[in-house]
Amino acid sequence: MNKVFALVDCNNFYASCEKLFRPDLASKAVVVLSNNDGCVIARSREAKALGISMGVPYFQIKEQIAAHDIVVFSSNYALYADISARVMSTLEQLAPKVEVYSIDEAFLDISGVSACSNLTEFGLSVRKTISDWIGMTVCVGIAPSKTLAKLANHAAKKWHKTAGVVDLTDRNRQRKLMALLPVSEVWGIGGQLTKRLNKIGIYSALQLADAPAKMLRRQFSVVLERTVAELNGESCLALEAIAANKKEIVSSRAFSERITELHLMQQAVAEYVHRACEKLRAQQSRAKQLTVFVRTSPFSDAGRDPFYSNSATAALVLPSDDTRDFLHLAECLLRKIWKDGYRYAKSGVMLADFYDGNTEQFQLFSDSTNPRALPAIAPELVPALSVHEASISYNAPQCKLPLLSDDHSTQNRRPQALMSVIDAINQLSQAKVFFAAKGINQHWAMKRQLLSPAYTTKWAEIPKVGSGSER
DNA sequence: TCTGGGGTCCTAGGACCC
DNA sequence: TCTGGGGTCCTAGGACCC
Repeated sequence: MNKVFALVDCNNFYASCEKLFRPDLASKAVVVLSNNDGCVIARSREAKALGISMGVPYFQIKEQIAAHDIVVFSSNYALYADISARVMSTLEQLAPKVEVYSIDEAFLDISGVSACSNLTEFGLSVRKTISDWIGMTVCVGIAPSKTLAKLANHAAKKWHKTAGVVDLTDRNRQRKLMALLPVSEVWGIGGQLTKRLNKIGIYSALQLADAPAKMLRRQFSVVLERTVAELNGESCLALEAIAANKKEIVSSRAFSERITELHLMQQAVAEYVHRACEKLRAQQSRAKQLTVFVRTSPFSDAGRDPFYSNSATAALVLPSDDTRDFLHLAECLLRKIWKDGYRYAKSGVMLADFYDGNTEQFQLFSDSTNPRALPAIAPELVPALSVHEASISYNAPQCKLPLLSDDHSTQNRRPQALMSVIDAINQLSQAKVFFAAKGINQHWAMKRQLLSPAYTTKWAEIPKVGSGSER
C-alpha cells in the first residue's frame, strides 16, 4: 500500500490562540512577542498584511504598532501548550497515526484512507472538526512523502482558492507546484543551501527534484539526497508516532536587565539548572554532562560595550538526575568562565550524555566515602576547595548515607524521594519549592509586560513538566 | 535603552588502536 | 631521502527546523 501523509498546521498559531479568547480582536492585527518582549514571533493575517515582518525587534516597530492600532501580547506558553494539546488529541481521533511535530503542526499517516474517502474531502473534514471543536483554523497538505506534504501545506496556506487543503498525491500536480515554488520553500533547504544551489543553477523546487542524485550526494550531503528522493515521491522519513526522549536539554534566557555581578549570575544559572533537571526527570533520564554558558549582547556597540561569550563543560562520574549534583557543578563551571567588567545579556545551561533512568552502571572501584558521583573537575577550578573537601561538603550534609561502608549496593542509594517530592509539590502548585541558590527576587528574570490571562490553565507560566511539546 | 528559546542531524578531523 | 593501511570513537561546528 502506498504511503500517504497529511501535514496539519495551525494558521498563525500564537496569534490565533490570543484571539480565541478575545472575540473583540477577531478582525484586528495582533502580534505576539518572544520571551523578554524582544522580537515578533507570530503575526495574525492582518498584521502580516500591514507589513510586520517575522523576527523584527519590538522596539523598532513601536511607532508602526501605535499608528495601526496593532494589539501586542507577550508570549503565553501555558495557553499555547494547552490549545496545542486540544488540537493534537482531536487529530488523534481523526487519524490512525499521528506524529506531533511541533506545537502547532502534526503529520498524520493516512495511508489507506483513499480506499474509503476522497483525500481532499478528508482534509476538509479535519479542517472543519478542528474549527468547530476548538476554534482554530488549520491547513492540510496531503502527499506521498513528508517533504511533499510540507510543500502541499505551504500551497494550501498561500492560495486561498484551495480552501486550505491541497492533495498532492498526483505526480503531475506535484511537478506543477514544484515548478512554481523557489527551492528555499523546500523543507530542509535553508539560507546557506539556497545560496549554494542557486550557484549551480537550481532555483525552483522542480529543478532540485530533477537534479542528479549522485552529484548532490557528492557536492552536498546525504541529507540533500534524501530530500530530493522525498520530492520525487519516495518516502524516506517515517512517521514517528511515539516521541523519542530528548538527547540534550537546554534551559537559557535573556535577562530583562544586564547582569554585572557574579552572585546574580549564580542565581540565574541555578534557575536554569533547576528547570533543566525538572525536564530531565520528566523523561526519566539521567545525565552526565553539563555545559554552562554566558554572553554579553551581540548587538551592542563593541567599542563601548565589549563582547564576551564563553562556555564550560564538565561531566559527573556517574549520571544523575539530582538537581543538587548539577547545581554544584554549575557553580564551579560558572566561576571558570565568569569575567568581571562585562554587561551580560544572557546565560544558560545544557544537559547532555543521557542514560536511562532505570538502569545504572555501578563503579567497579567505588570509593565508599563517595557514594555518589563526584564532579570530575580539576581542583584548580575550585580554588576554595580541594577535591577531597568538595566531595565531603558535597555528600555529607545533603544525604544521610552511611559514609563508611564497603557495601556496593548502597553506592547509589542517595535518597531519590526528595526530587520526586519536590516535583510533585511543584506540579500541584507551581514553583512553591526550590533551592535557595536561584534567589527569591529575580530582578533579572524575563520581562512579560503584555501577558494575556491564564484562560485555560491554572498558572500563566511555563508549561507543566511533561505536558506536550514545547517550542 | 530595547534584538527569543530549544532542538536534531551530519561531517570533518583528530586521537587512538592494531 | 625514503615513514602503511584500515578502522573506531569522539568532538566541534555547521546547517537546519519550529
